[in-house]
Amino acid sequence: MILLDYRDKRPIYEQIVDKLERLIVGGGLEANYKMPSVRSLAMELSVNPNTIQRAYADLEQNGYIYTVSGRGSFVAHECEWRSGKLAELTKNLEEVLLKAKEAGMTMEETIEVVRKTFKEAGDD
Amino acid sequence: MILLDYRDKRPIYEQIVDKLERLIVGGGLEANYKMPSVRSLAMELSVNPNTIQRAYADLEQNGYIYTVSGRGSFVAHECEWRSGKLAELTKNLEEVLLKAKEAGMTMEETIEVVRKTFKEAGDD
Amino acid sequence: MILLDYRDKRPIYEQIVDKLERLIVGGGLEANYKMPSVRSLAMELSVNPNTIQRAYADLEQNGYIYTVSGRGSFVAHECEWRSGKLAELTKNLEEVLLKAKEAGMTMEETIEVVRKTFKEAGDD
Amino acid sequence: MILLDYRDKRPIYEQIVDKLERLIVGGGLEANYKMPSVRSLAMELSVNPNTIQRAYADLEQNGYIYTVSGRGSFVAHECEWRSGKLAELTKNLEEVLLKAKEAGMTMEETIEVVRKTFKEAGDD
DNA sequence: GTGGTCTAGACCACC
DNA sequence: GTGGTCTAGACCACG
Repeated sequence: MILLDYRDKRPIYEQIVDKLERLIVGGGLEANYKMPSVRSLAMELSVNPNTIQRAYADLEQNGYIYTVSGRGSFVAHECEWRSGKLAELTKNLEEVLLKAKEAGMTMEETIEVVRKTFKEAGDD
Repeated sequence: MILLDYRDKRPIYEQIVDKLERLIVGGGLEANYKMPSVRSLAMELSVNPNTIQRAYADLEQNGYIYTVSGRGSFVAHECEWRSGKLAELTKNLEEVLLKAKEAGMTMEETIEVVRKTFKEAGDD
Repeated sequence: MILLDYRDKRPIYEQIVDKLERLIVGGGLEANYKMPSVRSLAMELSVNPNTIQRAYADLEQNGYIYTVSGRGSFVAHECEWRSGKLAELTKNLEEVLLKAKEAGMTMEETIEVVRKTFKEAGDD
Repeated sequence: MILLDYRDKRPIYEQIVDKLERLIVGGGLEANYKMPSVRSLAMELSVNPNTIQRAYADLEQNGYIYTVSGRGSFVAHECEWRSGKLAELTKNLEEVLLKAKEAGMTMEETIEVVRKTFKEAGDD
């Protein structure tokens, strides 16, 4: 289930993209699984269909789903997005690390945060 | 000096805040150093004074500078922002790490990225 | 409704913040109540929309309301601002009390003022 | 001695007024004591003479000092300002108390703050 | 000259 | 329609 947070500063469509991306990446949705239709998901979340359309467009753009005209949207194969996703994450990580370093965090402190975070997340 | 990127999606004032914050945090500016005046920085960057004012207001709000009406703005003592900044950075880091973990990165891979990033950054 | 006092030395946006804060704190507005839009309140008070925006930004910064771009601003839950507000008030009170003590008011006289003020205010 | 806080948001002249007022009210300066000249106090505090002039004008306006052209300024008799000062303080106190009441503080809690503040101040 | 406030009017993204 | 950002230009208090 997708829960929207209306107090989140990010636009709704971005939250939806984020949630669906996590579902796909996390293995919650298998390859070729049929996504709910734009209209049905819009009804379910009580948002404007345009918003869902925009979210699906973003997901397709980044290779997470593919759309067949008149049939619907489907989850893409892992190979379609795997490498791109890892590159993006590594880039994000590097950015945050550089900021941390600039602010005076040492490599040891940082690695400690990594260990703690992975440990606490466990089998989240 | 500060370079603005007009292709950047972020608002101009946010880019300015970011740049100045890095200068202060990175130690490029000492405590009580006098910041350029709102008007002069606006001229230098070819933006409206209101935009600089907004940036300075943000910096003051977060404790990086203090402002004296009629005299100018000055960088604050480190103790004013140190703890808040570290907490913010740790939070950012944890968020990115959780996403990385969800996408299948292992702790070892992640720590390797940390080592590599700190090494390459050197004494940037 | 809100009445502006143009003879007041304080800036307009501050008067607006003050009035709205009292409405929220005093219980006149429930959590998640939708605030008037920036433009409509600007019309109603005959001030520039930027002035209202500034007031709303202050209220959001202090946790009294939350804003969703494209949807409007809403009053926050009490827990968002309760503790901060009480701390602020206690600080204000202490400052005034110290001045009163310096000027020669005794504790008994001061407590008498408190009793009188609370009594007269009644269930205002 | 007067110490100026350049990080204080209030204008300099107001800080000076405040400090001198406390000195007079607190009994640090006796009636008819000769205040330092505008120019000498300006030198001592390293501020513009206009600033001191403005401060002295405010003090005279509120009855704390009186000025004899060509001879200087002198501390007024207590009877000149006593009642006005008490009225002002009581008004300030009532304002803060009303805000506290609006925010939900009870009379008992408020009186407790009064007791605590007077106790801690002791013979400050 | 400095920051603080306000107005008028504009464009943008989102819904 | 909503808020978010930006510009241009104005006036004020302060030092």
